[in-house]
Amino acid sequence: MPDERAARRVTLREVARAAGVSTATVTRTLQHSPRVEEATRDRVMAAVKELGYTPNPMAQGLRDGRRDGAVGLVTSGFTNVFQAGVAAGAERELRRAGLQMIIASTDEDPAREPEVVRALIDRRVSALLVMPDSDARDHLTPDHTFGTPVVMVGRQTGELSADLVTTDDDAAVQEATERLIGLGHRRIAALAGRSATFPARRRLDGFRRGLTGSGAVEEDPKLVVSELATSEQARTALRAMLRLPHPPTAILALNLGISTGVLLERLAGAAPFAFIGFDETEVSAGLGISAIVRDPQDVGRQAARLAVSRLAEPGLAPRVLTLPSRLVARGSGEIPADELAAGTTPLTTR
Amino acid sequence: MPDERAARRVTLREVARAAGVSTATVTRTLQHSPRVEEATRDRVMAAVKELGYTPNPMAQGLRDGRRDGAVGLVTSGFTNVFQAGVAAGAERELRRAGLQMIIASTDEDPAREPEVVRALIDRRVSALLVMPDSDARDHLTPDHTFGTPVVMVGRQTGELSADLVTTDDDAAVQEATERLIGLGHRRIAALAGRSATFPARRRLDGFRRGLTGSGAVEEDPKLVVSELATSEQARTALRAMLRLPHPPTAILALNLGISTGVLLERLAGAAPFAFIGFDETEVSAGLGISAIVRDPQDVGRQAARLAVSRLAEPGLAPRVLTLPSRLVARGSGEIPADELAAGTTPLTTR
DNA sequence: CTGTTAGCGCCTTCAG
DNA sequence: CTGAAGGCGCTAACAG
Repeated sequence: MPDERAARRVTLREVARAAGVSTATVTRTLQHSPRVEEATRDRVMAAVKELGYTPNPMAQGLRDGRRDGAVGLVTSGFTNVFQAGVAAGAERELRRAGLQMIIASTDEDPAREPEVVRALIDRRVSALLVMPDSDARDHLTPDHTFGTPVVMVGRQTGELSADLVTTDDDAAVQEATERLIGLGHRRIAALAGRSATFPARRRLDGFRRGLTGSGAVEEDPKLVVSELATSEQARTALRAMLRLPHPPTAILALNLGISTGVLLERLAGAAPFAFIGFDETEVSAGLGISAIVRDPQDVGRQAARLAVSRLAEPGLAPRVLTLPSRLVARGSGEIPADELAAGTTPLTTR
Repeated sequence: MPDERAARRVTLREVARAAGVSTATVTRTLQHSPRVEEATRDRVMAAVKELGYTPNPMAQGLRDGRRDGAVGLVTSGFTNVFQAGVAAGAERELRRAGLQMIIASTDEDPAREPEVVRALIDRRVSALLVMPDSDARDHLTPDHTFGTPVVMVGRQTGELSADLVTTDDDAAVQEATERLIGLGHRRIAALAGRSATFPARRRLDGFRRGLTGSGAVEEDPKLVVSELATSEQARTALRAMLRLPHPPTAILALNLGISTGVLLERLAGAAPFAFIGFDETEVSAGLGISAIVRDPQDVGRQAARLAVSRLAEPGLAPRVLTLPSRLVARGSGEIPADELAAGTTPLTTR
């Protein structure tokens, strides 16, 4: 009967002995060094396969100082569909590069980010991908990261010497706003998340630029609500707005949770309005909800790419990569203002 | 100007020198060994803090053979809401135990599982959490895992000496079926996923037990469809069923993707039917869709617990943990058969 | 109570 | 083309 307890694994030395060579030769063979005779190489490879040898990454890492062979990903939680997508894209790309991904969550608590980053840095991860909620960044300065390459996802880096991947949410929101204005809407509401987060501020900026740029509409403070942390809060805010003397005819939801709240309110039979969401799910897409969408997997992939390239070439200057946020028309956002007046709005599309 | 390139980190020896002691004493201090004089300890701790020392996990890992300080999680993809939840729960629990989580995806391709597991094992992870699609398990035998503790999530282990965490899906589906029968339904349809996956088979089993157990209803092959891989396929299958001479009056969707398809078809104005889904989203819950739900975070947490406990005590016998799947009544599943006949079904709840 | 020593598995000079 | 040797950072005997 095989012993099922912690089996010790084959070491380089054992391979060397089995092949009748020195450990140095085994190493050279494994690294495809040209300075190894054909016959020797064959003997070594045979021994490697025979014994099922795999190098011990910890020994390797110890040897050449840095390099844990894993990249850390800091997220605020996988429950977030966007971040889950980023993680998936990053993992795939890292795997292709022979790296593994250590994932660490702040559990939606921005204050926890420093300790989470710290744990990863202390572990000597090869690089760090950070998808942050907050703007804090003291813990990401070089003297805290010990030179570990950092890629920020979705947030300004300020003077940080880190790479950055973002989506151009502001431009997309601006475009969506202009589109609604073009359809005759004059009372357009924006529902946003916590303004402590960078994306919320950025998207609201886009909204305001869309309004002022048009010249035709000026902002009504009653139609802009932020600090919406749950879909339930979004529903409540929306209901209140729709009861205003001059209710909005179009709603812009600036994140997925809020979009969900608006969607539910809409399906529950709220007064009709044009609606553009942000990010989407299979259900919202299937229901014909227009939305500003991004490709989370691609964001993750690109972030991983940046990290990998910096691993290979540490001297690179910080890079910024801006990926598209696109407005996808599915019906709910293309309802002209006058149709609403006429009361012919379908609640859902077929 | 600070050098932003790979800063070498403080080592144990440097701390020892700064504190005027030997490295052994520093180690002892750090491990809270009682055999250290108060004054010495203070000096050491001061030096540690002063220099910002953190142990190098790779050196530690190398020293005591096994132990990478990280647990691997094999998933088929985070896009899967359930698996994302499991990952979140596991990560939190592992973090509490001072472990990190390396996540590796098979990208929905069961055939890839062996290589993914292999990469993790070769990395010498401390333990492995596996959420598999398929039944394959050759790659999880002790001679492939070298004694690394394995916890399976959601699948039978067969004779494998691994721990297991599952939810009792079959019982819940059986209960749901009986509930529908109790409401007068006699034509109940079940839509299931790929029968190559264990959960799909298990849930169908529950359905059949529910039917036969009642004695009142016998299975109609036309009302059981499996191999549904996308929500779109589910919609198509559902549409076909509703066009049968004797269409079903109740639908059981046996996974989230299928539930989504049924939900969309329902919202698009399909003929009315009682509906119970499996797993849920904020939207489906908000729309009053009854469903069999599980607590993915708890599943992850328990799996992590098992792994951690086995790390502490490797000799334990394999354990099986069955967590509940509960039927949550939200309206869509509580429609009596005769109400349908009367044509009074609301499409959504208010 | 504390210091010395050896070695975990690997890679990289430096010799031959 | 190949071997010998040292050391990455840490900890666990083994002295003292």
